[in-house]
Amino acid sequence: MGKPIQKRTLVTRGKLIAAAEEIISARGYEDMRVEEVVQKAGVAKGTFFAHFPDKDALMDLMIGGRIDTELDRMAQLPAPGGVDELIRNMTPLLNFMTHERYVFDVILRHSGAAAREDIGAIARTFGRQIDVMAAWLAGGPFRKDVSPHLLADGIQAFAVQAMALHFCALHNGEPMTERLVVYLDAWLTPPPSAA
Amino acid sequence: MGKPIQKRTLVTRGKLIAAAEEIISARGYEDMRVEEVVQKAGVAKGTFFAHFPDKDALMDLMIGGRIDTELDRMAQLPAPGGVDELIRNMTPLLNFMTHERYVFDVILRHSGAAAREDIGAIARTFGRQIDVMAAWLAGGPFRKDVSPHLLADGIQAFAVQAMALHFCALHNGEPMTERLVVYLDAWLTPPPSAA
Amino acid sequence: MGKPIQKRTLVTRGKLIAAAEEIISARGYEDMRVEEVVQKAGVAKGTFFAHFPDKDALMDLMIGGRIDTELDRMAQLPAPGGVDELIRNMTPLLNFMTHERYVFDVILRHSGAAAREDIGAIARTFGRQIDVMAAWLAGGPFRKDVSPHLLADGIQAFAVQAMALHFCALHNGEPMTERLVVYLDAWLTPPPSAA
Amino acid sequence: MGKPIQKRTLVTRGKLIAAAEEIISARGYEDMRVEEVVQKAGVAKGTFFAHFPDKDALMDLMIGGRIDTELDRMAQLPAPGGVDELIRNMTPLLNFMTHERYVFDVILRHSGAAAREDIGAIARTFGRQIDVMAAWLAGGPFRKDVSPHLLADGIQAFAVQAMALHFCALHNGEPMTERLVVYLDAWLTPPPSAA
DNA sequence: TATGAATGAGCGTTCATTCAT
DNA sequence: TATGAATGAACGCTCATTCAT
Repeated sequence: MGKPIQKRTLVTRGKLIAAAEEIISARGYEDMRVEEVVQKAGVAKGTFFAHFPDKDALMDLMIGGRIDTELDRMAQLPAPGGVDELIRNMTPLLNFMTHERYVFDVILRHSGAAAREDIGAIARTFGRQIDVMAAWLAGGPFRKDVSPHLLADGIQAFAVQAMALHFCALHNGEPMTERLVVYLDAWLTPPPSAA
Repeated sequence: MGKPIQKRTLVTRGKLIAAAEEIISARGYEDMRVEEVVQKAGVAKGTFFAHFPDKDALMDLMIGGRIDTELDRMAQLPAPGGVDELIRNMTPLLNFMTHERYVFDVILRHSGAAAREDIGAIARTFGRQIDVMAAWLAGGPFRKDVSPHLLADGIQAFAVQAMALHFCALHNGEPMTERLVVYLDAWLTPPPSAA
Repeated sequence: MGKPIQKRTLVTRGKLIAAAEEIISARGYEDMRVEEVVQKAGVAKGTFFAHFPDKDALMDLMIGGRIDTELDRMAQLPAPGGVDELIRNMTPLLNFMTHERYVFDVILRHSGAAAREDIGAIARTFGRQIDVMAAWLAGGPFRKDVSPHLLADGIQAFAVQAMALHFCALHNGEPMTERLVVYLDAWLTPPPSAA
Repeated sequence: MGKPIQKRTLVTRGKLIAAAEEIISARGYEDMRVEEVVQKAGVAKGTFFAHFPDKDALMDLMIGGRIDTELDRMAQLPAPGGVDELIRNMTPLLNFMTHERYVFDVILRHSGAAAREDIGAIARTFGRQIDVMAAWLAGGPFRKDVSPHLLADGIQAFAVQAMALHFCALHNGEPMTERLVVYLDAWLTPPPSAA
């Protein structure tokens, strides 16, 4: 019923996204301006808002896209043999998420997405993240008394916590991943057979 | 050294805070405008910024104050005898933190800080939260292979996760506390093999 | 010469007009949007402009049509026996013209035109209005020292004035027709000395 | 109670108006852009909207001011000795009102001002116009069977009619004032003593 | 004729923050 | 301390009209 999307539509959308990408890689996410995007894309401002409800929607798409790329890469990796390797595998993703305070804020804001079925791109990546992790955990030397899915949920929770601390003045000293090691050792390590 | 705080200062500050409280209880945190606060307080816009470095500082104070009230209450409670009771004890706090999306966002942005000077009121509550929890955990039927402090860190991480999902349309079904039960059972329960 | 109008053309045109009518009676003239008209008519945006040079043309048609209906009715009436009756005869027309500020504005902008080709529908009604009035005036107890046509011109001028004041807050008290009575008494009544 | 207006406020307002005047005299009313006004005035855009609710409000002021200037001049003139002189006296005003289609439209739209007490500058000039005219008519060789005020009302009505016809393609031939002569002869001339 | 994505110029808005008085 | 006018940089929006298909 929804009429088929025309090729022209996709072309224009592509131009907008390409323009945004260029700007972002040149000056970062925070400094992306709608005005500049449409200029670079060679389309009218009205066209932008015909494709995206607002600037935030494009931002969501751009950041979500980047996260998806990382997840694609992660999904290829063999299951990690321990916490250290697991964190090493996650590191590029964590680095991306924290490389700009603005990006982390956007991610946080979109992670618990706006209600309704228009779940944004970022919110969807959170689901994928869990899936990728759960796959890793299933076969590895990790806790087995709870489901891999639950373990993955926890990894996410601890990762967010570690990233949040990364932006806290009090914790600038210790690197994010080190903090995560402590958390995940406690969370993922199989219980000592004898206390 | 610290110049003596004049009475006038405190009076004005009080008027500003009272005005903010009125507005917040009438229309919520998100819709508080500096303009309206000063109007209701009967002072000029500039006066606001003579008392608070920025709007965020007042916001931080208002939300932080409210959280502190909850923590005061929680600190009085006897150590919970299990996960269920622990969560029951936390519930009013969690409810406050999630009763407005905006409030949760502000809290998240300030999260991840432990006590020290010049840290905002909200950040300080996170430190207190850890302390309150750690005290609870020390004597209870909880995991002992890691420090109570680390356990408390984890509770915080899982609570944030549960609250974030609360705002996500994909997870609107299950109530927040139920999700938290699952998380904390897995996190706090002494490993089965050690039982 | 004039190419034969195809049936399809008329059908589409009819659908557009019907849609416009529906929208207008639901929400008034001012809020009619081309977008909505074509949606309701089930045709594409471009089709609209294949049938009407611009939105104004449709507007002109809709309002002009409505005025024509009133004029048809007025033309049937016997010549009024005095100013009061004359105004009574005009009242439905005046009411339509002033029931929406937007409508009055459109009419004003198109006003001042007498009949001829390629003049819009509203402009043409002004010509008709003059004719109807002039016919009424010819035989009645009205001033005879100037032509009925000129008298009719004046009625129009005074009617516009009365309607404009109707929209002016300064004159909200007195009803439009009362104002018009005063004007037309002075304009149409045979000069006293000539009585 | 309304706090006294500060000098700075008036200065800024003056700068905005001066800038608008410059632009208008350079390129006309229609081409006045808010952006350009604030640039030329050397103030921020936000400042503009702190002084005027919208562009239209400034427009109203500019056009209303210009009309007031004409009315000031007209108020100085001795009462005209007949219709011809009366129209000659009005001509600069009529010329201003019709020198730009855009200006005439604005005037029409504001003449029957937006409801409420914020009667615009233009709407107020309509009142003045009546007063100036009425003063002229009181002593001259004009109809005496109705009040000068009513006569003035009529002049206004006929003037608007004449101006409207001026913009009508069908009436481009005859000059506006000639049309007005006919109208006003019929409206103002004392009734022939013997018909 | 019909389609519908694209156009486009400028208005109005936002509101925390600054700064001269 | 107190005042409140001024700042400012985008964003979002409007929506009739055009034009390539």
